[in-house]
Amino acid sequence: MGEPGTICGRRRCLGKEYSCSMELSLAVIGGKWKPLILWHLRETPTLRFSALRRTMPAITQKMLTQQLRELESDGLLTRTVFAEVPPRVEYALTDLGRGIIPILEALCRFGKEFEARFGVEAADAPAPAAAER
Amino acid sequence: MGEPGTICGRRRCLGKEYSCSMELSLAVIGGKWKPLILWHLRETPTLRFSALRRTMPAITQKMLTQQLRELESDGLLTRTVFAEVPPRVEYALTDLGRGIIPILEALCRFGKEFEARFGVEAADAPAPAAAER
DNA sequence: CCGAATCCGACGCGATACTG
DNA sequence: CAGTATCGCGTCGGATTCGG
Repeated sequence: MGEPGTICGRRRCLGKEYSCSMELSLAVIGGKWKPLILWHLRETPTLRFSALRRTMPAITQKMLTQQLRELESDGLLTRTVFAEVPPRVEYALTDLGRGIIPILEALCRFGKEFEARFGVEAADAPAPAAAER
Repeated sequence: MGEPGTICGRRRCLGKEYSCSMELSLAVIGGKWKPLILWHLRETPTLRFSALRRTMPAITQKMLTQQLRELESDGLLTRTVFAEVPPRVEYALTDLGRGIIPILEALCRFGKEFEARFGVEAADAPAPAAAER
């Protein structure tokens, strides 16, 4: 379909198996938290662990640590440890990581288009049948 | 961070809960199969179930049916049933669904960039420690 | 302050069998 | 041909506790 090589056999890169470059990207930026992390690092040179965590109140330390490590080993961000007390760890996007930002922005725009078409409501809405019309 | 409203409280749209428009998009095109399905419908006006299945040998009927139904109820594609025998069902992208294509293409490009940077190998490679170096 | 380790529930996804 | 129904595993993600 389309360009040769766009879709082909089963491959592996950085330990991830896939059949299409697109799948690889989703393996890298997919999941519940990675897009948010990259997004929050979008316009900030560096962010330390606790600051990053404050921007995502719902995430647990375990998940934040885990996702950060994966993003690091995928080369999307750098992790700098300062051997001092109290400990300090700073995270920053790499050039490769910055390449994801336009995609996230596109996803964001599409999401808004989606909301515009189907409507949005607060997640704690009392009853989905008590407004408008 | 950035534009007001870009990241805010917990919302709901089409039954999906999220805190960011980006998450909504990932809920819609994420997962193992949806990107592939949309991709295969990219340049084809319509595809019937069996044809679609032939393009993705690894998918099971159950998953294909399930993912197609979700994409339909999210308004990304249409499902047309022909009441004849043998039965025939055709799927086609909607305008909304076509809006996803540029994002998938961007994901595809990024995936290739990724491969170029880290290298690719066949998934059935005999041993990951018997080449180069 | 920044993690690692463990336990555990939820569900995405697959294999198989059956139906109009 | 194009589905449903049932079963079960493996992984994702959350709660909690411990360590440097």
